Amino acid sequence: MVVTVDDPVPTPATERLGGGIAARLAHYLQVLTQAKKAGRSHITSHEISEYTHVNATQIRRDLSGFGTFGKRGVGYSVDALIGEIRQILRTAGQHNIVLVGAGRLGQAIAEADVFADHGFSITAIADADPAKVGSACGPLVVRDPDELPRIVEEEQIIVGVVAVPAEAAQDVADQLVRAGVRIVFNYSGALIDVPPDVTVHTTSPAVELLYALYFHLA
Amino acid sequence: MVVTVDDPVPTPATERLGGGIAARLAHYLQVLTQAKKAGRSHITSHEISEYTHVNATQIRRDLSGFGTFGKRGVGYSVDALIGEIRQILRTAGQHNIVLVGAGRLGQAIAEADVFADHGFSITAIADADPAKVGSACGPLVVRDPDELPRIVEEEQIIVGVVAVPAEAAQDVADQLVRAGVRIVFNYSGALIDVPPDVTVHTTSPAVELLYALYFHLA
DNA sequence: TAGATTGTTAATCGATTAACAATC
DNA sequence: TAGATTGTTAATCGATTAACAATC
Repeated sequence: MVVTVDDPVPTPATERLGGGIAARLAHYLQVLTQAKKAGRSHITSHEISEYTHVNATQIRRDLSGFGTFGKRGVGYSVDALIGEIRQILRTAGQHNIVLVGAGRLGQAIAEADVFADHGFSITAIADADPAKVGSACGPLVVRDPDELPRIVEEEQIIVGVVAVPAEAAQDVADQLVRAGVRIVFNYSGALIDVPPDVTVHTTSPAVELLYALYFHLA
Repeated sequence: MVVTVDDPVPTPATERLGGGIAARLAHYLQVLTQAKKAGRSHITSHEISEYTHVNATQIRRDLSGFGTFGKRGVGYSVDALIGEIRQILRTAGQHNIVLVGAGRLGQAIAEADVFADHGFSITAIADADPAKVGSACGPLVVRDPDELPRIVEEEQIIVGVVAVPAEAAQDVADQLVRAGVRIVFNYSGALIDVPPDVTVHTTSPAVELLYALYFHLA
């Protein structure tokens, strides 16, 4: 049986995306969120390109695969595009995350709205230092790491953030994995080993700096 | 004239690298630096692949383009490979950087050794808050932003780090650009506009989190 | 209408992957 | 020798780029 009727939606949104396009869409979403905060109502593919360093034609092609979101001569509606990409990435809902490490880095992460902007809510903060347990960290109270399994289950937490010195990072990651976390977000530079069904993402600002410096020097 | 003599070095290291390979090499360097800290003497392409999420064959191909660095059946010497990649990226030297923002985030960055590991030294910290100017931040004293032009010139600074809230980010970036900085490293989530000869790198941890979550949910 | 920007095509380039000989 | 891992090839896939018609 051959169906020759034209499909109005080029790529069905039900298929799993490739790694490249998923990463780029997340990046566009970050720029759009910031543009909205800055009071922008519309944005062009060239502007998104400036902020993401992704080719403007690539951006238009990425988006047009899911529908006709832009207006020729005008650009894209910031609000509408945020909604579309959230649907594509299935990240429209709210997600609870737990943070381990109530030092300066942990406090900085807790008070930043990087995560909140995308529907991630820091539900709990834990620290191995008994002197810190019980003290306030913003609107939250610092908990004992022993409570992690209960917290993760009760709050249905998928993501754990590691904000401790490199020496303690592996131990904290192990605790988080035992507690049931599926994605570990590592702010310590350390290399972390986890079981194959858990994903680690390590932020490495120095990597981008090395990269930028290479092109400045070369 | 046709030269048929075999060239022992496939790709001369004097040519400018493409963006893809330069970014990957910087990433390998970060992993190698951490592996060295963890006391590892050798590492295989598969291990680097685990930590970077870059295909192991791709890693071997990237490296073999510059020489024969590995030992078959063994892997790569961590120390030797760090030296080789530093030479390829021309980042073997020491670079001074200036940080603006002495809040919790700025303090966390200043006390972290992410940058120090790669030869970046935070030479000065500035903050617009008069109450903070003059106070100690680690081994440094917080300076007034008005001093930035002099500091940048005296210390031959190329990189400026923005560690202030989103609302103040553009102003701080403008100050840094006026002071002569060529690369702006933006830790506030805000979108920053700079002249075309200046590069901005914005860290966006939430982007990676959205990406990881997509593959977890899909 | 004129200017701007999207949506889309086609052609090129680089990345990915599997496979395997070389060799430690 | 046996096992492991590199270096390298070839084939496929996705990204990039230029160009331009469509249309706001």
